[in-house]
Formats: sequence, C-alpha cells, structure tokens
Amino acid sequence: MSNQRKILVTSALPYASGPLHLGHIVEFVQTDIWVRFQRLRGHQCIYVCADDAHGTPIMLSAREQGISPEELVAGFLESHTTDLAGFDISFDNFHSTHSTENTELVQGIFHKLDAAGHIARRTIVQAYDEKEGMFLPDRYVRGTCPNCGTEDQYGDSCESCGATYAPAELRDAVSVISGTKPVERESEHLFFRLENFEIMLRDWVTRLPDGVQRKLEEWFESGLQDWDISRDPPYFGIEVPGLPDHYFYVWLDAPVGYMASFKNLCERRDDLDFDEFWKPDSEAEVYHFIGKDIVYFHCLFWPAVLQGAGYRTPTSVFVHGFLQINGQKMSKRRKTFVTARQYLDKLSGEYLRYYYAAKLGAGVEDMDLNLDDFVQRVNADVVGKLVNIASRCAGFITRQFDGRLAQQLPDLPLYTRFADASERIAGLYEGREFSRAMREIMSLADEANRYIDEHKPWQAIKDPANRDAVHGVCTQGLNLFRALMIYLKPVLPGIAAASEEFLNAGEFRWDDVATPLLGSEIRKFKPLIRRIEAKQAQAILDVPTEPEPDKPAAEAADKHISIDQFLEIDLRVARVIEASYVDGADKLLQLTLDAGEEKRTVFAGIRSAYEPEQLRDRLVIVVANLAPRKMRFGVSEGMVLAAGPGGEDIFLVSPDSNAKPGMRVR
RNA sequence: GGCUAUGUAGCUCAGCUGGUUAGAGCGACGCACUCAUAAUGCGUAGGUCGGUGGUUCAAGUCCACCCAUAGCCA
Repeated sequence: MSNQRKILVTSALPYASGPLHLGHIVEFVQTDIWVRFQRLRGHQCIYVCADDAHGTPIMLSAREQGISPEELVAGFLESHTTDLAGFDISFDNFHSTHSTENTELVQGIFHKLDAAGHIARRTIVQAYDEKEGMFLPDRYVRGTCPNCGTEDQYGDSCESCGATYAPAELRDAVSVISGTKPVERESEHLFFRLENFEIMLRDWVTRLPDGVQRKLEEWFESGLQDWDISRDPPYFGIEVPGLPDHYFYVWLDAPVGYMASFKNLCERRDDLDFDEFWKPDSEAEVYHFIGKDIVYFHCLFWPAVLQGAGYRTPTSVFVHGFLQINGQKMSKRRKTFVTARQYLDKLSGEYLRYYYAAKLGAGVEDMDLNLDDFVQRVNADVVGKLVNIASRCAGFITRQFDGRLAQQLPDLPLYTRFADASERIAGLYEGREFSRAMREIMSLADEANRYIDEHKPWQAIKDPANRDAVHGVCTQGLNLFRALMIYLKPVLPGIAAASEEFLNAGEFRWDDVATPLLGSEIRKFKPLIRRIEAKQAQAILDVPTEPEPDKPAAEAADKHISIDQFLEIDLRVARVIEASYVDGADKLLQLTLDAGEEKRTVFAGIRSAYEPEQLRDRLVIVVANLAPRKMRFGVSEGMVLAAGPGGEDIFLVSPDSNAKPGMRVR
C-alpha cells in the first residue's frame, strides 16, 4: 500500500488491584478489532497497553495481604495478560507503569513542565491518620454528612443529599483504615497549572465527538483549576526528582504509561522510532480508547501535559460506554459480576468478540450483555448464517469434485456485489461503527444462503447433466463465504484462521476480496466453531463460592465430590499432532493437540518418560477447561492426564483407538 | 445537587437537519426444504416511540417540566 499510515493505539490501563471483568473486555475487544482492521488494510498499527500499578489502593491492598506492592502488581500482570490472551487481544506490548521507562518519562515530563512554569507549589491541609502515619485521600475518610445528617458518607460528598464538602467538615469522621479520628495536617503539594492550556485545549477538543465536547464544555465554563499532582509518603508511586517525600499522583504517571509501553517496545524493535511517534510535529496518528468514566483525565490533563512537556497531542480519544449484564449494572451482590476468567472457563473468547462487535457503535452509550440474546444472536449469525454457507457447499466440492474449485463463477455480478461492499464496510470499521458493519455483513450472508437455496445443488446433483452447474454453485458459495470471512477477520481471528486453512490459499488480506478463488484445491471442511449451549452461557454467572474461613476443614473431611463437580472438569480426547523438546526446560515437552474444534498447545512435564517421536499421532486425554497458564516458553492450554509417581514412571492415559478428538470423557 | 448521556415491538438495537400506513436482526407462530453444526428459504402476528404539557398545517424527531437508569463533579 502506497499511503501506509503509521498508527499507535492504546486501551486504558487496567488497574493492577483486581482481575479483569467483562467490562474491561469491551474496551479491549473494541480496540483490538480496530487495530486488526488497520493491519488487515496494510497499515502499520502498533497496539500497546500496560498495567496501572501505582496508588493508594494498591499500597493498602498489598499491606492487607502482607505482601509488597511489587508482588501484588506482578501477580495481576500475569493474570491480566493470560486473560487477554484468551480473548485474542493482539498487543504489540503489554507493559507496566511500575517500570524504568515510565519513571524516566514521568520525571522528564515533570522537569519540562516545571522549567516552563507550569508547576505551582502550595501548602495544603489534609486529613491525616496518626495511627497509620499517613495522609488520607477523601475516599478514606467516612462520617456523617454535615448537610443532611446521613451517616457513613465519604469525605468528599454525600450520596444521599449530594452535598460536597471537605473531609474536615464531616461530623464524627473516622479513618477507614484505622478507625481512628483523623487530624488535620499541612504539607506541600505540586500543582499542574491547567489554566495555562485553556486556549490550546479549547481548540484541541474540537476533534472529539460532539457528546464528549458538550461534557467538556462544563469544565471550561466553571474554569480550569490547578491539578494536584503530588502525594505524600507512604505512597506506591514514582518519586518527584529532587524533592524528597514527594511522589507523583498515580493519574499523572498512568497515561505516561502509554508512552512507556511504546518506548519499551521500541527498544526491542529496529523498525520503530519513539520520537517519530511522539515529537510535536509527528505525522503518525495516536488514538486512545477509553471508557466514559475517565474522559477528564484523557481530554483535559493529558493533552495539556503532553503539550506542556513538548510532545505531540493525541490525534483523538475514542470513548465508549459501560457494560451491563442482563440489563443490570455489574455487581457482585446482584450476581452480575463476571470476571474474564469466569467467562473463559466456560466459553471461547470468539463468541463474545462477535457479540460485542454486533452491538458496538462509535457513541458513548452503555451496552447490555443479555445472556439469552447473546446465545441466540451468536448462534444464529455466526453458526446459522455465516459458517453454514461453507458447511453446505464444502461437502459437494470434496465428495464430487476432488476438493477442487471450479474455474469460473456462474454469477459474477453477485460476487461483485459482495466485493463492492468492501469500502463501505471499511468505512464503518474505520468509524468504529462495528454494529453497522456486522449488520451489513450479515445481510450479505443472508443473500449467500438465499443464492444456494435458489440453486438447490442437492437436487441438481441427482442429474449427471448438472454436474458443472453444481460445481459452479458451490464454488460461488464458497467464494461468497470467503469474502465475508475476510470482512470478519478483525472480529473473528480464530475462525478466520481456521477458514484460511480450509480454503488453503494463504492468509487473508483485505484486498483479496477483489479476486475470487478459482480452480484451486481446498481442504476437507471441519466445523469452524460450535454453537453455544444456553447452559454454558448461564454458567458464567455461577460465581465460584468463596470458601468460608472455617469451611475448608469441613470439606476436607468429606472426601466425596458431587457428580456436578466432576462434570465441571471438561475432559476430552485429543490427538497429538506434534511433540517437541522445549529449549531450556529439561522436564517439559511441548505438545500440539487436535482437541476437536481447535488446536491447542500444552506443555507437559513428561520428558523424563517419553520421547517426542513416541507421542506423535497417539490419542491422549486432555483437561480442556483448565485455565491457560503462561509459562516462560508460551501459554499452556490444558493438561494431559498421566498416571504414576514421576521420573521414568509416568504413564499417559489413552482411550481405545476408535475414539475421536474432541469427544467428551465422562 | 449540577452536568452529560440513555429510555422505540418479548429481547437487542436503527430511525440524519420534524413530513405519507414507525424499521431491522433475534425470538414466537405457520408453511416449504433436507445440502448443511435441528442449519436454510417464504410468510404471519406484535409498538398509544418513558410520562405530562407545549410549539407547528405536521413530532419518536423541537421546547419545558417530571420519572427511571448510567457516568463524572479534578
């Protein structure tokens, strides 16, 4: 492509104090679809993210668990990256704000802001917990509202009457951490003079969507206030250089994490130059995908900080709404809180990618994940309409025509209509109107099914005189399927990959739609994806009951498990396609398994008892729903069953020879 | 409390600057088909467009107020 764009894209940094939930996944899927679309079109599109690792909540959470903040953060980094891999999010880099790159960038930015006169120093009064020896953020002070008398309100505002106040104004205030009464204490803080950037910001925000601009208008009208960017120790964060006992507020270093992650990537990639993307006159594009809750940080502070420190500002910021589940806000109490892991334990990420795509537009409206709708919609669209096209044509080609496509399309105008949709659909992807794109694509899928229905190859084939016609109709059908699959590749990377293998003509590129696939050989059709069972979907709401403190002992006494508990383990027959040694691991073998619907990579600690050659093609039993585990060598997606104490005495469990990969074991 | 959104068929959503009998997909129901992962095709039913009042020849679409939901208030 001659006019290749250089694009840097980010998703908001998830906070490293808890697991990801399906709301986070909306943003990652939205971003990833857009990124994959750009790459498919031939542009250079770099996608980076990181964990947001600093701040008071993380410090306190670590303290509560008796571990260091570094340990806490490292644990969630692993959990987050594993979960995101489960949804096929195609990062170029996933870093952390607790990193040398971020520290250097933040400190450098501060120096430049300070030198340019954008930093003010003022002494402020805050609530202080004498027992814990720390200043208390407003949210960590609770007491009775001075306005309406409602008890147990946060230190900044009252949920009941809406009044806003300072923590010191609360009656009977207590520290949430120690339960003691806070005192007032002074300290010096650093402030970023946001008002210096009003003219620049008023101009910059015109690039944002109308709804976001209207919201920002409120802040311009009430006047831009100085932003408190420092915190007192103890604080888990980045130190202010040259100013002991001062740390940067987490919200200053978090967005810089976008740059830090990119910088970390640049250090490992020869083809990327940090400055080319971040210098003030950069011609590269930079986009941030965020939720509607953090518009202020990204649309006021962030561009101002970048401008003040001599960097370019973002090309745009894309804002999405929140996720509801079954029409309700996500909450543990209502049992509508679903972690990414809970979902992935039951279902493939591919389904949710499609469902989100089918509902996402460019606006900031909230989105509802209705589980019944989810099952029906995904099954109807992806399996019933889309995959069905390939499924109903492939058999004829394989059985009647040696797996070879016809030399011509019988209905070229129909194919051209599909190909001509290319730019329209591309425009929708580009504008993040994914739901419109899906509707467009699915109505083409309807057309393809109608075409096959009208030409009835299953009837025509009965008369040998019609052989060529049937060959043509099925070739036409598969080419229509191929066009649709190319259009859907950003949304359904897994099914697209399986389709590429099936069609046997290399990886799809967007422009491939222009030329139909003719005369070539295809592989035998295998089901590309299974339909979702309603029970599986409902099961993502089954929160694993947290063991009561005294329960484990009681459970240990009961050695039996229920049939349901047993059935939760998804045991499947799998065939070993490939087995190999793993460099640097003397106990592991890397196995590639055919487990029915998909290939899996499993690392098994059986090297002491088996040679790779012994394993190829043999049947094994795999735990299919074991949480994927990220290892130094890759991600292990399951576990193969074996008996024995270890060492040379390891015995793989195998089914009798007629078992087929994918069969459930019970 | 202020601000910004959202509220349209059972479900999920389209409806641009106001203009004939309010649309789609899914689901439901009926018929056809049996190549396909019980998939597909044709057809039917179903809505006083959150509420009240107003502007207009004409309002789901504009205005006011109210109700419900969500986010933000550095």
